[in-house]
Amino acid sequence: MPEQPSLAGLENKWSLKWQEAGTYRFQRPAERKQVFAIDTPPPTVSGSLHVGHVFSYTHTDVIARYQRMRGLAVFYPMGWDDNGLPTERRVQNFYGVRCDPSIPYDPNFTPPERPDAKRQLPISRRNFIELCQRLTQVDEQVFEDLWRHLGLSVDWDTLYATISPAAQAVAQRAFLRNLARGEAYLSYAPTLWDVTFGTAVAQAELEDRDYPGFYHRVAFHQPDGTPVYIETTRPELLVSVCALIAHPDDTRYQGLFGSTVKAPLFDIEIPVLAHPAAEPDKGAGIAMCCTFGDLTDVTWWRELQLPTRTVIGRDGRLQAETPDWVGNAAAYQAVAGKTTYSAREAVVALLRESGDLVGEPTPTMRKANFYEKGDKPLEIVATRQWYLTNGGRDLELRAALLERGMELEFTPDYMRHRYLNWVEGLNGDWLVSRQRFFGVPFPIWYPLDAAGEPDWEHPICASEDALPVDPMSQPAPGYTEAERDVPGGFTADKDVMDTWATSSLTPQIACGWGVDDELFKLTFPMDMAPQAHDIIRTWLFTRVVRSHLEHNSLPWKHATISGFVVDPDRKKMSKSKGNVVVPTEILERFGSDAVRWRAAMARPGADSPFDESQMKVGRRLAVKILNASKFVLGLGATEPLSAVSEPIDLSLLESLKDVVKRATVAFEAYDYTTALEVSEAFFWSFCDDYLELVKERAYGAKSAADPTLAAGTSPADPAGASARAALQCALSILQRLFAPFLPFVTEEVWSWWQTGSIHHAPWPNVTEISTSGDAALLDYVASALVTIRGVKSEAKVSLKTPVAHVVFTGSPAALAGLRLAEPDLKAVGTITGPIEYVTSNTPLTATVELSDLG
RNA sequence: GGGCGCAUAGCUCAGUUGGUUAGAGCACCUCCCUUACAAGGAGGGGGUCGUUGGUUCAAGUCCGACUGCGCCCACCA
Repeated sequence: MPEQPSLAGLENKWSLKWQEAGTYRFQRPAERKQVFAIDTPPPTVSGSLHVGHVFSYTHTDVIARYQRMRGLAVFYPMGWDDNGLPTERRVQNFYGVRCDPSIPYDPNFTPPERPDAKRQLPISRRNFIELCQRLTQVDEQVFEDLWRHLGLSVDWDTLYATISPAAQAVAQRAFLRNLARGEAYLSYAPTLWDVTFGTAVAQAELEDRDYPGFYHRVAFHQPDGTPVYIETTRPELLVSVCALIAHPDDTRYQGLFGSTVKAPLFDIEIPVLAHPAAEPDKGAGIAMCCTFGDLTDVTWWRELQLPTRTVIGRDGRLQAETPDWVGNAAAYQAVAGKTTYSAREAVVALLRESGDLVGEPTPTMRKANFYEKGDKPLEIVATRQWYLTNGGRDLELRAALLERGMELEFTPDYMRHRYLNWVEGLNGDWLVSRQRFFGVPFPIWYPLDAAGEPDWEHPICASEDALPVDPMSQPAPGYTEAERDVPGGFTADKDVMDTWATSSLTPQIACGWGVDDELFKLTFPMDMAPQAHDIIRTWLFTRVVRSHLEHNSLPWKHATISGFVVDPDRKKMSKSKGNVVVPTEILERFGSDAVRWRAAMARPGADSPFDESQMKVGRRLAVKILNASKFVLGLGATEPLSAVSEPIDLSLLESLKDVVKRATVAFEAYDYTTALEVSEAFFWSFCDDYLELVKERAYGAKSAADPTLAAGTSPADPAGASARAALQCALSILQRLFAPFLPFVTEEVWSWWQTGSIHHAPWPNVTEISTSGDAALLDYVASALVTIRGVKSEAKVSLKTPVAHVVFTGSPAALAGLRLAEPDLKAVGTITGPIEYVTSNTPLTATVELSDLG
């Protein structure tokens, strides 16, 4: 035990020892029920961690440590989500490169010394992927260091990465099985398309944002020349117009249904049709349906079987050639090849010229769909994509997935609504293919016919035992590399899976699905799925889908949902707002235990404002644990619990039983906050009242005339032994109660007097406390103590000031309690004069007379 | 438009199945160098529990309505 205990350096000291000792290594037990398995969220390593991550990962770790102390083998892996677009984007910016699949691989490639993010150097797909791998390794080391410093008790031997060959094999295997069961399919259909990234995106990745625009009132013309006015914010889509659509009950337009009108400028004849999705009070009440301006257009296009008149390409520009449905080719040349923005300007100019623009465009703020990582509104483009069934189109599957939502336990329970809400609102299957590079390839090739056209209907699948495969570099089964991309040969599916398509399989990846049957049986379905509430619709939902389809079960029993750390104004932290708090600095300043304490004070699911002053409180608790331990352990040799004989000591242990009970009940309900609160409340009164009260008695023989005599060695000191035994019992239990929250300081103080890690010590149990006493006793004494202190404080004198005379008034029970503790009370209250006891039926009061005032 | 959550001290939050005088921490004020702890300790002030109607002997707690804030989803001609 050090002379001057300190928190400094505890993180490094103990994280290193834990690593050396393999303290958190998963030891396979015999049975599933001896395991507690956690599906840790794999952080996106291309992003930076903020204090919100630190909080939510701490929440998980606190539960993990509790379960470990309960004697379970905790399966607590960490993963890195390193595949996907975020990594690509980071690599592009970091190295100043971009992927151009048409460029051949350069084995001697070195990235530019001075990256120019504006003029990115085009490099081959393979060089690009190599850079992704190089950078993620650097990022992952930073993350691991932070997690170790924070004291996460993960088993680093079970680390996985979503781009690793093993994870790729799982993702490909699951996909092939989905395909074989008809749950995965290829479809040519309108898809939400990000023109910046050149990829399709899924419904779950959408975000709506305000987007400034203009309403344009535009005239269409009936055959006799009578105008029909519509309003549109996207006049450039006039070239894609397929119909005008109004509500069937709208009397203004009922006469037009079935007739045709002509679009201005481009000379396109279109029908006027009725559809209930048209809203009479929006715009002119009659809408221009284009392929495709928004998702309502897609509905109309599908349900009214309208022609496909797509002109916006994957690059976000209008196609160069004049479409065959456009009657006026000259007009089209004004927009050909332009971006939607320039095309809009050109069309407006032409409309103004032709007189078909009525009035001036009026500014409006509209909502538009954006890819959550993109900065241009999404277009809708018809493309061929892979889909996975998710209940978006199949009502039976949807009902089954809603049922899974009811089966899953949520903490807090109301978070279930987010899940149900999302599943009920799905409007299509899950689009899993992305036209990107750094991801898991589809294990798929297509035969080429004599004309060199792919046969999309008959994909060639990799065999499961060959996974992972890269169809771009490995030939299709039954073909040679020479037959790649030649008529009669084969071609690779060039897409990669969306990140979520892989991370939806984290339980399978972590638990060794298909590669380690023993592990899988011991860990799957897992126990706990911790995450924040923003990814219920993505990560939580997609894992339920994959597990339901593959295993016909939930992937885990219980989902625990953390809130966000928001800034002091309760705004979500984001880079663009510049209000992100970097965790490393906070951890450095306050220490990991203090930050963890603050994290644990944020209840499950509740957003929590960041406040530095709160960190200090956690630090104070950690210091207090250090000092209280030093005091108790400094009293001398260990006393047996049977030495506790004084009523006041028995009273302490009695109320500690209740604390243990309540903390355990709270933990079982995943309510770590309450577990911490009850333990902490007890600990402070333990230090402030009990410890002060019995201090003199506990010194016992040590404070006697012979200072060489160690405490507890004097046979004539049963009262002192009683105090020391109670203090030691309480200390052991308190250290363990705090261990899940403050792993560093508790390990430190545990090491002063116990063997082995506190993190494998048994969770406190009431049966440990074999004594029994009257819990109320200590309350009476404490309140008497508070009164005496109050009088001294009021008189502005030192607490050492002697008390000449005290009169306690209260119930017989209270007075009896005080009598039992009279020697302790006299010592701590420096009561030198007489004590009187007056029985009454009022609450306990004390009249105190200080000696130097009298 | 649909759903969810929140509203208690200046701030952050507790407040079990309704039951004495509504609690804690931070902040603030006063005091105390006391041999576990001054990066400490002791004491104190501060709230008509968002508004409103109801149920009840009794409402911060239960029910209805309203207001405000936050989040999720949908729509965005």
